[in-house]
Amino acid sequence: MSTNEVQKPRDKHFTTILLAAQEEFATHGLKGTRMQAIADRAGLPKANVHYYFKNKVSLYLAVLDNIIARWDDFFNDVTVDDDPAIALDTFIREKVRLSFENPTASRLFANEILQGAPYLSGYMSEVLRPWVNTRAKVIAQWMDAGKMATTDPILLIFMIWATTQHYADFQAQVLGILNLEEYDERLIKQVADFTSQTILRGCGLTPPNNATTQQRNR
Amino acid sequence: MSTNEVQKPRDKHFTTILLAAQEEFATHGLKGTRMQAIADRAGLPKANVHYYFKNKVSLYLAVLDNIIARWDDFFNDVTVDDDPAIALDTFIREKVRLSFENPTASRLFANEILQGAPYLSGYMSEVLRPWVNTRAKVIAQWMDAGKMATTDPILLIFMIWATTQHYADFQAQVLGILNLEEYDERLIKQVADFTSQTILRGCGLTPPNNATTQQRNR
DNA sequence: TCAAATCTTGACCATTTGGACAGGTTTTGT
DNA sequence: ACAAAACCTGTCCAAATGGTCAAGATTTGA
Repeated sequence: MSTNEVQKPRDKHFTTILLAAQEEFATHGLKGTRMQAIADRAGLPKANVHYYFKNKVSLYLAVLDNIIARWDDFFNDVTVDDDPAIALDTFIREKVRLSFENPTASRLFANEILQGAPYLSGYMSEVLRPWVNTRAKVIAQWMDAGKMATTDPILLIFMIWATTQHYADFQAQVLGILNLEEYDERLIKQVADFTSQTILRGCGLTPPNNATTQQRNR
Repeated sequence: MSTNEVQKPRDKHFTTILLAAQEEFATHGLKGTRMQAIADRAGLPKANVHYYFKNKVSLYLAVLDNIIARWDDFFNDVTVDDDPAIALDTFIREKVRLSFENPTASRLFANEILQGAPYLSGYMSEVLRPWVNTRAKVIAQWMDAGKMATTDPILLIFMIWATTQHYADFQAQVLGILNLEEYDERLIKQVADFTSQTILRGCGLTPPNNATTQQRNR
């Protein structure tokens, strides 16, 4: 599941190709992506791309590999003793930031899942499921301690993923509806505030006071 | 943007192809889908598919056309005089149901948006944006009337879309994490209850009492 | 310095893919 | 009954696509 290409500092092209491929795969999926398109985007002849990556699938795997690591970091070292309001608020805000600042990664992931996660089923059951289960356990402890309303912790995690990644995956729709050309700081802040406040309140928590007064669009 | 094929009752094949194409496009996107795959799924020779649809793009458009209509129906005829708790609860539950029962439609839509909505930019600005804006206006009136907490109505709509469609678009991930083979009634109910309760509470509303006691997974 | 290792690339190839089409079959209207 | 319209499909083709290769350029290490 990991690449066997050497990591010599010489091949800056390696990174260039990886980046270009990420972009292409994120918008067109595995089947839909053309090697020529990746080569063009990387500014290299197609044959050179094949020098670094044996074939399309191995390049796809390399891209996935390269992205997956830093995904839900921020929520890793959370414990029962933490304040759920602060922990969840931080988690949500970090996810929102990531979604706006690195949408390609999210889209690539979305594309893979849409196709039934054929190349991520291993990662799903061996990495993601345990991760979710341990996080859910902490949340459940908060609930048992009466620190927040009792609901399903796993569905709560799904909700946070869904709402935050929505702004990366459905960027075209969001921009179209808001009639904007591109995302701006104001919107990021607004989304972060709204999402954190609404979800926390939905969990019976009082949002920490790091948000300016909530205001309506337009 | 609409098909010019005749609608004679004879061509049941027309529908068969449309269905098969919907499935293929939903998982592989426009570029990633092969006409042969559609033909195979429909159980027809490829040439027959081309008899009904001029080419791949026109078939793709026909599929989009066929799906888009019935999307956010349930929230259409809502007014200031309605009870926001009931209106939103109904909307959310209907979206959840649709997501579980007709995931392909949602996935097709997701795929199109992921690629930047190249064939839906018109729909986005001419249909969806006005729809969202009028709905948002009603929600804003509820807020002004003090019936619910004041936040951004558009972001609220995004949140409902995101959380509900998540279960269609990311089915593979959800099933993988819950370690299930397929969706079942129990989960649908659970998701509907959780989503409605959490979002309503997040808006300062009291969820209507159509939910069994909230319980945790497993 | 110079040979080995690494990198670059144009040209090429086999396969896949979207699509055309002609000739046949079935259905429809009269 | 029979011609016209609608439908079906095997066969074919040009273009696109993933991938190879050999020959040359550049870098590296001793």
